Amino acid sequence: MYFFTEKIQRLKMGFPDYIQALEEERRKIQVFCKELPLSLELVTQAIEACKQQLSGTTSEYNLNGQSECSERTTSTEGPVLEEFIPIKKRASSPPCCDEDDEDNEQHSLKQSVLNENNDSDKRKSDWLRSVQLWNPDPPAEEDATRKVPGMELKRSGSSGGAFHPFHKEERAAKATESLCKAPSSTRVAAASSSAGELTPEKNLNEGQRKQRRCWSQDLHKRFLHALQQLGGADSATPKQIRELMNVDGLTNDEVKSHLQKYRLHTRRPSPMVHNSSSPQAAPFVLVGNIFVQSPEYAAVATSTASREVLTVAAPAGVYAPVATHPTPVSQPSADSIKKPQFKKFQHSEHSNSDERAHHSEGAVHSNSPTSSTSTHTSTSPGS
DNA sequence: ACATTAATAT
DNA sequence: TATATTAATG
Repeated sequence: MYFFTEKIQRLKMGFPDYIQALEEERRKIQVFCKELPLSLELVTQAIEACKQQLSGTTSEYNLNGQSECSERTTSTEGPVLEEFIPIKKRASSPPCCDEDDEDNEQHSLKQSVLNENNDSDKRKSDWLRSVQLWNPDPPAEEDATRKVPGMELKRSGSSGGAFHPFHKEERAAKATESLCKAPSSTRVAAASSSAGELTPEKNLNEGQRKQRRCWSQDLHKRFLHALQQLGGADSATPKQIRELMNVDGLTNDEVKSHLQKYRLHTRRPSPMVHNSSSPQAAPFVLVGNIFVQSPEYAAVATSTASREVLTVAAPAGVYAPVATHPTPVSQPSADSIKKPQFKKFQHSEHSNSDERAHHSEGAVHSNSPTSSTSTHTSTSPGS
């Protein structure tokens, strides 16, 4: 979360306040203690650490002498992962996992900081921002204006317009339906009962193009969650995702499309970076005076299966990549998910563009270690 | 039948 | 330009 703003925090608010902030953070996380056990732990420890500094010897909190920005989140090597697990992005929406939704007043602060050395981050947030575009009022607790996305934009805003949901006087018949449902409750509850209102509204007017599906934050969140459970965008299939999301109106195509976009954006946000020297890129962050695996990273890492994780060589060896296993979050039933078998990338071989640009690393593609997939042949297409 | 990619529309 | 939808292809 705000790990890398930590310094700033300390500077600007001072320990006491910082601690307070931490505590608040902890409260927020507490809700997700099941899913973010580590985070909770981290924050707690951080608090302790700070307190100690405060009370006793201000001894050494200066362990960061060397590293500055840990925001190098985007490294060439960790393509997708860090990519989407923006540890901050808070500015707009927390797409990463369903767990983070604490936003604070630090925005501006972060903003400025980020601006300094984060372009890649910008990119990330970029398209995410768009996502939130659909639903500009997500966690806003109050704000009763829970507008139904059916007709608000009518305002001829003209300006950024970017997208008009369904303006135009098309066939107004369009039942606003649940295309964009307000994220009233991020709970998965709705999902629980598949029998609930699974109304497959076969709306009439099937002549024209489908109404654009707006990917609200909630929706996207679910998307990510599902993705996570399925072990990453590369191994998840639209269908599976859809099932996991358990959103009634959602169609396969829509998920597919979204997935496409997601992959597109995650794949190569920016050709730059490089940073191979500083370990910052590593999934470990410094909290208080201990090193830990970044929660966000962990969150994804665990689910995404190791694959890319194992490549991180711990500098000191102190903290080895704990390839902790996928924390069994709450799998649907283990029935719909089928082992992610790595897909063969089928790039276009022709190309004259980048392509071999990144092989880098030498090393290892170790694909396999994880799990015991082994013989798994999935025969039985049944066809 | 399903998944991925490309094209197209908004 | 970016994102969603539709078509095409593996």
